[in-house]
Amino acid sequence: MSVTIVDIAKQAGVSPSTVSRVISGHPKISPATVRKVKAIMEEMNYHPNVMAKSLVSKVTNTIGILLPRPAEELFLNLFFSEMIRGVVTQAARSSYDLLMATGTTEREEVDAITRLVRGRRVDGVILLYSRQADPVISFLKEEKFPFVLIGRNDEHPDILTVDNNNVQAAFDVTRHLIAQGHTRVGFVSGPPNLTVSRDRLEGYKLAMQQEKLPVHPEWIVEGDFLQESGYRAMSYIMNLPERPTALVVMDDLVAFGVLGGLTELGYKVPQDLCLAAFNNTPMSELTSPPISSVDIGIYQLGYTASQTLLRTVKGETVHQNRVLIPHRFIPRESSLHTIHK
Amino acid sequence: MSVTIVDIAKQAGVSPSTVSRVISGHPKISPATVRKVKAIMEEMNYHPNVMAKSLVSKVTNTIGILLPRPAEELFLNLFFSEMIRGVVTQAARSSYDLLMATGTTEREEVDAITRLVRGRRVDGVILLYSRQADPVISFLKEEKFPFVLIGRNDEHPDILTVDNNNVQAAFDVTRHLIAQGHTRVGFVSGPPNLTVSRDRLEGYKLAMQQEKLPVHPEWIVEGDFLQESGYRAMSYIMNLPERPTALVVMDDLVAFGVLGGLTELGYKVPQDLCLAAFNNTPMSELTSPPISSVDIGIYQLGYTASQTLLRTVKGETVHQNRVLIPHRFIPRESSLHTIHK
DNA sequence: TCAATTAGTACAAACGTTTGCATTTTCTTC
DNA sequence: GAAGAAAATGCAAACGTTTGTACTAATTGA
Repeated sequence: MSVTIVDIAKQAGVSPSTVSRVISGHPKISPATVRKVKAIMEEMNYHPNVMAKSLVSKVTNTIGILLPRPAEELFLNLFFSEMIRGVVTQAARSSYDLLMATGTTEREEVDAITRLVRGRRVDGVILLYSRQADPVISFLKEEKFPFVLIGRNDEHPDILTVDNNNVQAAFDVTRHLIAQGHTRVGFVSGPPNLTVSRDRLEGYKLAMQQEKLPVHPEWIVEGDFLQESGYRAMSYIMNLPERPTALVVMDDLVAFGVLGGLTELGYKVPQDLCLAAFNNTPMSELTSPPISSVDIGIYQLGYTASQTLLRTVKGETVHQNRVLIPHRFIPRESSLHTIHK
Repeated sequence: MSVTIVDIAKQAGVSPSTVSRVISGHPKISPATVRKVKAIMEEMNYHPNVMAKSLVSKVTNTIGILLPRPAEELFLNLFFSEMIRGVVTQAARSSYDLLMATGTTEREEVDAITRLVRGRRVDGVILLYSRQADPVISFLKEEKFPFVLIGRNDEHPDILTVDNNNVQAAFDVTRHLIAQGHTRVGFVSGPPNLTVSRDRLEGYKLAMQQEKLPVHPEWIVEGDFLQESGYRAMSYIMNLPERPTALVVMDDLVAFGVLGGLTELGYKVPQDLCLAAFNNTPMSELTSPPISSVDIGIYQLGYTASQTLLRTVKGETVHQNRVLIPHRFIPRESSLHTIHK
C-alpha cells in the first residue's frame, strides 16, 4: 500500500539504512547515491511514517497544548485564540505540530496530559495559564517533562515561565485613574486561584496605598473572564451607597459586560464611571466608547512560550527561566474623564 | 525507563500478548487474569506507547484540522475559535485528540496536510471552510483519505460536508430588510473564491429579484472577514451618488467595521443605514446598536463535522453525505428601522 | 606493492505494540 | 477416565523506522 523506506531502497538498489541516512542528511553518503535516492523518493512520492520514526527516535516533533478547562466558555474570549495563534505560528516555523488536549474537570485534564506525556505523543507541553495548586504542573515536574507555563506559579519558582509583570501593569492602570482625580477606584477581579488575578489585585492595592487612598473591600468584586460577570459586578457596584467613580477590570470582555449594563441603565461612560481593563483584545477598541486597556502582548506570550519550549526540547539550555513580556497601557475614551474636587 | 507492556507481563507472569488483550478488552481472557494484570498496570503506572500502537494498528485516534490559511488574520475572528471549540469538544468525547496543521501559502497547506496524511499521523481531516479549486480537497480525495468539509464545494458534490443553507439564509436577511420598506439594499461580500460568499450573494440577488428590485452592481462590494474591510466598504458605499439605505454584510466583524466607520462620520444606525450580518458571533450583541445577524450554529457546524468524520473513520456508513445545520435570523436594533416612501 | 586509512554502504537489532495461529489447560460428556 | 470441545494463553512475526557496528572498496603513504 503505502510506500516505505524499503521500497525506495529496493528501487534504488541500496539498503534501507542508506535511504534513512539520505533522509536525515548523514554526512558520508556519496553525492551520487544521495541524488539517486532523492530522485526515487520524489518519483515514488515517499513520505516517512511518523509513527515508526517516533517509535525509535523518541522524538515526535509535536508539542501539546492544554486548552483552558471550562473549554465551553473561555474559548469565547479572544484572549485564548490569540495566544494559541502565537504558539501555532512559532511551532510551525520549526515544523512542529500542535496537539490539543482538553478536559472538563481537573481530573480529566490530568488524564489528558498523562496520555500525551506517558504515551510519548509530544515532546513538550505548553500550559496557557497558571492556577495555584495545579496538579498538572506537579505531574509534569515529577515526570521531568519539558513544559512552559504562560503565567507564574509561586509554588514552583523554578519552572520555565513566560509572563507579564502584572503587578506593575495593574499599578500603572490604577495610577492612571488616580492621576485623573479619582479617589474611589474599584476593582473587578478574576478567579482568585489564578495567579494573574492575585498579581493584578496586588498592583491595584499598591497604587492605592502609595497614594494614601482607602481600599474598600466592597469595591473589590470577583468575576471571571466572561461578559456576564461584568454585568453582575456592575449591578453590585452601582448599588453601593458610596460607589466608586472608576473601575479597573481584569479583562476586556468583562469590561464589555460592565459597559453594556451601564448603558442599559442610562449611565454614561466615562462621565458616570471610568473604566480601564486588561488584555487589549481586538474588541476593546470596537465598543463605544472604546475601552482603555493594557496590551499584554498576548500573541507574544504564546510565541515566546513556544520558542522557549522548543529550545529546551532541543536541548539548548535556557539561561533565564522566567521571561517577562512587556506590557503597555493604551488609554481610550472609557477612562478619560477628569474628576474635580 | 518507561514501563512497557513486557514489564507488566513479566510482573504478572503472563505473556505480552495477554497484557495487550487485557488492554483491548479481548473477550476470552479469564477474569482472574484481567484483574491481576489491571492491578499491576495500575501499580506500575503503565501507559501504552501511542506510537508503537499506531504503528501496528494503523489507527492514531487523532484527527487533523487545517487552520485557516492567513492564520495571521482570520484567527482574530471569533468565528473560527467557536468552530474549533465544537470540533474539540466532540472529538474529546470519543477520546480523539486534535492535531492542528497550518500553512501560510496554499503550497504549505498542501504540504502540511500531506505530512499528516502520508505520515499516517491522523485518521481523518476536517477542513474548516471551502474554497473553489482547493488542491487540499483534490489531494484528500485522490488519497481516499477520510475528511469532512465544513461548507460546500460544487466541484466535488460527492464529498462529506456539513454546511448551512446559505442561499436561504441570505434570502431571509434580505427579505427582512425589504419588508421594512428598503428598496436600495447593498451587499458586502466575502472573498469570491469562498463558496459561502457565492451562496450568500446568490440568496441576496434572489430576494431582490423576487421583489422586483434592481440589483446595482455598485451596491455589491467585496470584503473579507476582517473589520478593516467593513470600514473600506462603508467609505465606498457612503460616497455613492445613490447609496443604499440598507446593507447585508457577510460577517459580524465586518459589520463592526462598517458600524465603526459610520459612527465616526456621524451617521446613525439604523436611521441612516440599516445593517444585517451573518454568523452571530458573540460580539454582535455587544455593539451599540447591536447588530442583527444570522445564527448559523457555528459550534454545531464544528461539532457535527467532527461527529461525521469519526463515524466514517470508524467504518460506520454515513447515509447522507451532506448535512445541513439550520440557521436562524436574529433581528436586533441595527436593522430595525422602517422606511416610509 | 602492500599495509593502513578512509569513504561508503550493508547488516541486524531495537523501539513497543498487535494479532493470527499454535499450544496448553480446563471443562464436558459419555 | 478418556476423548473431544472449549477456553485461555503463549509464540513469533510484523509494523516502518533508526543506528551501532561490521564490512568492502577505494585511496593514501612509504
